[in-house]
Amino acid sequence: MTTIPEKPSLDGIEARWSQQWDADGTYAFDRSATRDQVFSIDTPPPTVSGSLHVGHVFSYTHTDIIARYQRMTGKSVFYPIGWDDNGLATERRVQNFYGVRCDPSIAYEVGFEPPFRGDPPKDHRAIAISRPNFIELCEQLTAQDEEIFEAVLRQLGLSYDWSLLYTTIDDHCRATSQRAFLRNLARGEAYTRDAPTLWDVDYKTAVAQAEMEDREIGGAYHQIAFHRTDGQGDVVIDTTRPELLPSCVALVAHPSDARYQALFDGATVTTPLFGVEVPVLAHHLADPDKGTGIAMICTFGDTTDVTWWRELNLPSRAVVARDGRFVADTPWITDADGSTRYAELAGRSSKQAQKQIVEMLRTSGEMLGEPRPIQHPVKFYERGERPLEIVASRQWYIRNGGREPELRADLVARGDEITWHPAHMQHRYTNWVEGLNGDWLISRQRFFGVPVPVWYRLDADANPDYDSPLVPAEADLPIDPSTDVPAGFAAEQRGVPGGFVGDPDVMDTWATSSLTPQIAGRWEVDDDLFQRVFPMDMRAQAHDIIRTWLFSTAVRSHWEHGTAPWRHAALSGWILDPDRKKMSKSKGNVVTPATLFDQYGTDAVRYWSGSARPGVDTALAEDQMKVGRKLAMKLLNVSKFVLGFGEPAAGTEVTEPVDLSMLARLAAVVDECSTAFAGFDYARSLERTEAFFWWFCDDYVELVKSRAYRGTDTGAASAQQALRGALNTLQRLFAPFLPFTTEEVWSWWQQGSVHRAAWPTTAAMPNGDAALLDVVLGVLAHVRRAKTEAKVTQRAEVALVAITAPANVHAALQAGFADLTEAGSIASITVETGDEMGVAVVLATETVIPGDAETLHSL
RNA sequence: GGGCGCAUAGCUCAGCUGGUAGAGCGACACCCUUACAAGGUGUUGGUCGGGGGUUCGAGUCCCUCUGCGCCCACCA
Repeated sequence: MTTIPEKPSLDGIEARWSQQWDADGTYAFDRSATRDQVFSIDTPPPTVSGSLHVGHVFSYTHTDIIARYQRMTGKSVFYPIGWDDNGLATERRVQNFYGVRCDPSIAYEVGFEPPFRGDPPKDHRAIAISRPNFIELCEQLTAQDEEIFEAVLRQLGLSYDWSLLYTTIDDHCRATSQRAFLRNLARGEAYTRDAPTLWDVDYKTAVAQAEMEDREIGGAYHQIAFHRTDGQGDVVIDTTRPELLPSCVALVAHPSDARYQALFDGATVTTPLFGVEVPVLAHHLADPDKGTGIAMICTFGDTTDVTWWRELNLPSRAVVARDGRFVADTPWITDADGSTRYAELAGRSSKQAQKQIVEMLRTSGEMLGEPRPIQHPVKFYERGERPLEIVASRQWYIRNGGREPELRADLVARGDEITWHPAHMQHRYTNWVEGLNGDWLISRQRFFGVPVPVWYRLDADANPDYDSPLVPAEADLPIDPSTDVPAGFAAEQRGVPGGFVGDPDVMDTWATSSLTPQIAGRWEVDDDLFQRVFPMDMRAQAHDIIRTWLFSTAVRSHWEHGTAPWRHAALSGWILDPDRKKMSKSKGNVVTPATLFDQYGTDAVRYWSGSARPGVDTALAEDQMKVGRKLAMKLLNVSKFVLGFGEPAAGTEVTEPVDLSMLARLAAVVDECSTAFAGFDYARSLERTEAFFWWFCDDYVELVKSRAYRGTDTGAASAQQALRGALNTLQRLFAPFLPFTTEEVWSWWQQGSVHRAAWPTTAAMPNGDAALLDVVLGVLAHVRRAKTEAKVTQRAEVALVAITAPANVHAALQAGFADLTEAGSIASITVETGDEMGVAVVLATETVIPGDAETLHSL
């Protein structure tokens, strides 16, 4: 037992106790525990591409609160953390930080030094470096960022078992990710296909449906005339993308549209400017009310074009290349003028090409009127800067129900195996799964990621055989097909006819992070561990990534294990600006976690997080943190006060009805908190504990402190024992929320960590009359009010308190008389029987004038 | 267009299975009271978004309208 400080303080307790917990292994997972004694948590590995913000602090605290509660109930808590460092986010950060870009065609340079380390000047043009050099920089920078992340999360007091740390690019994660992929491949759940895909022209990679978002941007309708080949005039269409005119493959109208009926019998038109002959077709997706009711189909302007192209068996005439620029070769344009015109477009970006085409149309007179500007939603990659294009390319997919109704239904049903907190979050999951319109595209044409672990045989003409990829043995994972060689081949055979070639792509980050339960549980590496933690008890995450992380994890678990990955999903809300708008970036940069920790203390910030209901979007409220700090300070001070009485003699019992009443109320709180926590409603537990705590400090302690001071008689001992019992329970009830403060005060009088102490139960708590204190303290409130209204100190003497009360509460009042007289400095108390409760207070300093209502304070 | 959530005191929110409106913050007044002045005591403040219904009784259940937010779809 350490000594109680003269002036208790919160300063420095974070560093002190973090260090102690680390040294003691306070949060180490005990893997000897059987599955039913384990509580396993699947935590979000934060993306290491910037800094942790207040939103992380918020949601990570919620998980930690539950972890700490579970640990105190005796569970062995499996609570790992990882860093999500692979992927595009890291690449982008590396590019910006060092002023470089990756060019796989460049050779490795030994001892390469980047031109900058942070903040390259704005006019700096990124220098091209080899893929291995680029990956080295990624590894350097993420290692550096991860140290900062770890420091912040430790300061936040998250009770991770740091020995379980993983990073999504490390060997174990790459092996796990590749193993899961190969299993998917072997069972036919992963497949490769050459097809139109959403494509970001800046990052030059395919992206998945889940990573796409709409943005409202400016555009314009252009009315353009196509010419009927039968000489019967023009067909006018409306388009926002006139630059795709050279890739037009058909016109389309609704089958029932009377205006175009005559054209459905095999009529053809020629495209303006380029003179390409295309058919006029009917399809139900054409909307008669849009534009002129007839549209041009291009390969590809949008996803509807893809549908039309597929369902109407149209040719492919792509003009936008993977870098977003117009291709050079357009063999389908045979018209001489058309070819000349197109030659001017080759190599241009979409935007430039549009400008030029519009100019050409004006000149040729084939545009009717001027463009009509509109604002319309356009699809963007969520991290991208230019609209997505649709480009045909070979990609890897994992079946996720987007193309198979039965599978979709199975995955929706997996949602029923999970208990959602709050329950309505399941709708978002169901809604997303039912709205899928394609399989999960997992390959990315990027560099810092887990390689797709396959090779392809090359035929005599060096064409890859994509239908039967060569796969590595699981024991050899992780592999990199660009440097490793498939079994049965020699390194010299790479890229030569009859030899092999490695798949050039990496998998998307989600393809790895969808395996966090398998990664953390060391699936197929440590079967004993995996059996003890999987399926996990709980997944914690924010609700905005239900469609990505939560769903993709469910897909992988469905295929590999035939089960939902967890029993509970706990969804946190978002952090909003104090004005309740979504937290802006600039704001987030100002209010960093470190600033808040320094200003209010970690426990105060955790208090704010812990008071937010699960799943509820919450405003950043610094005044709540002030309240949290006040609470922590109060806990220090009241602990000091109670412990200052010293330890009562062995065998001391709580005997006074007033003390038993307080304990009875506390018991009710304990039960409520336990029930709330069992339902993952940590916020209710905090609220109840806090409400009791302030009542305890302000009312109960004030009522009994004089008696407790008295020393060693039965009444004093009863008060001291009750105070200590309540304090012990309160420190444990607060422990999940205020881990540093509670550990500090616990250390003043207890052995071991409060975070390893048992969660309070009511079994051994004495029975008392909870209502008794309501009556007694009701009287005290009147006395206080009288003094306040008389503008005298609360220590002022009271000559008489005359109580009128129903007979059935007289006993309760009597039980409190002794404490009341001392707490209120009351000379005399009288009780009369009456139907209603009434309290009259006569201050000693007042001259009592009979009939003077001013001095009587009644109910 | 489909789905979900929210609407309670000036502000932030609680009010779980229907039983006479709650907390904190703020504001105001008072008190240097020996655990705590980064404290304490008290006061003020709401026809629970509008309308209708069920019920002895509705903030709470049902219908409807309005406003706000989020997700999804559409986006020639």
